Amino acid sequence: MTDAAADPADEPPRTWTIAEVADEFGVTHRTVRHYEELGLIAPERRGTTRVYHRRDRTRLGLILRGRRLGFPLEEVRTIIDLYDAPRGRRSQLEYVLGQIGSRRADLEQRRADLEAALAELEGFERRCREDLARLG
Amino acid sequence: MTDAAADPADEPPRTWTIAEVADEFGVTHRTVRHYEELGLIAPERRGTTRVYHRRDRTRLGLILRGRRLGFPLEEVRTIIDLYDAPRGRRSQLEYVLGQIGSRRADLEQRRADLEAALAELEGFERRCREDLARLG
DNA sequence: CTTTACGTTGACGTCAACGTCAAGAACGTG
DNA sequence: CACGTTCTTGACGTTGACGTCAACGTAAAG
Repeated sequence: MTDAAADPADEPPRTWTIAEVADEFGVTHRTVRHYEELGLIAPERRGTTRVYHRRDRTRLGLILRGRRLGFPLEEVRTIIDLYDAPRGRRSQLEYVLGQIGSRRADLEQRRADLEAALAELEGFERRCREDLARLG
Repeated sequence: MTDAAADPADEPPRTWTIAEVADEFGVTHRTVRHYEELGLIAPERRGTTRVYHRRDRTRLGLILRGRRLGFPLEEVRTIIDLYDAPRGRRSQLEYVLGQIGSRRADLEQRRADLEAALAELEGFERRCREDLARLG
């Protein structure tokens, strides 16, 4: 096991191996490496071995949520990169805000589709339950 | 053009060619044929030519919405086939209701992911706007 | 009656998102 | 220190969702 006990002063922040993050997020190490190949995450290297920090886990969570939502990984990258984009200058901030707008529109379209699908499904369920009731 | 005028009595219900449905839904004819290969739609044949009815257009709409939501086409098929499944007998109805339950759970998971993503994005947008205001 | 437009069936190509070996290197453990 | 476990880098395989091309039929238009 990885030492989870002993938390007195300020120890170095915890890190994870590739097997640990893969397990934790329910994916294979190949998937994690694939995301790295695409530049979605960039774990530290100690010698040749990958070392994952909290930041990497955060990004991995965002990636997998994007995947569950059906976004292609390239699009996922533009989204999460957005959160790290430089925004010190006004022009940069305005660019980021523009991107945010596009992403929001996209997400809201999806939400509309989703609500429509759910509404249909629920209507159908109701009719089925009525039929079932009629069958006594 | 396809004759859109002259609508006096009860003419035969309107039909469409593959080019028309493809155009209308913004996909290629190859895509439409692909969905037919997978058994997602089954247009009538007049000789060798495909003839699309309202039913086919309805299904195509469901397919494309499923696609926008990121569902694999095989899963889309199980969903739209559900709407046509036999439910005359109690056992059939109960099976259908079970399937509906699974689909609903899936959609609601997606909705949760979607709401989370939107909430994050909106929080980020707010912070960006504050930064912009500070830059006066 | 040839042209032009649209339709058809294969069949192979492609791209994304990984899976699946193979063949080592590094590391704790008996 | 040998051994099994976990890590590494290739590199090729696979599946889904089409794109693309060839080769051909058909039907209205000039």
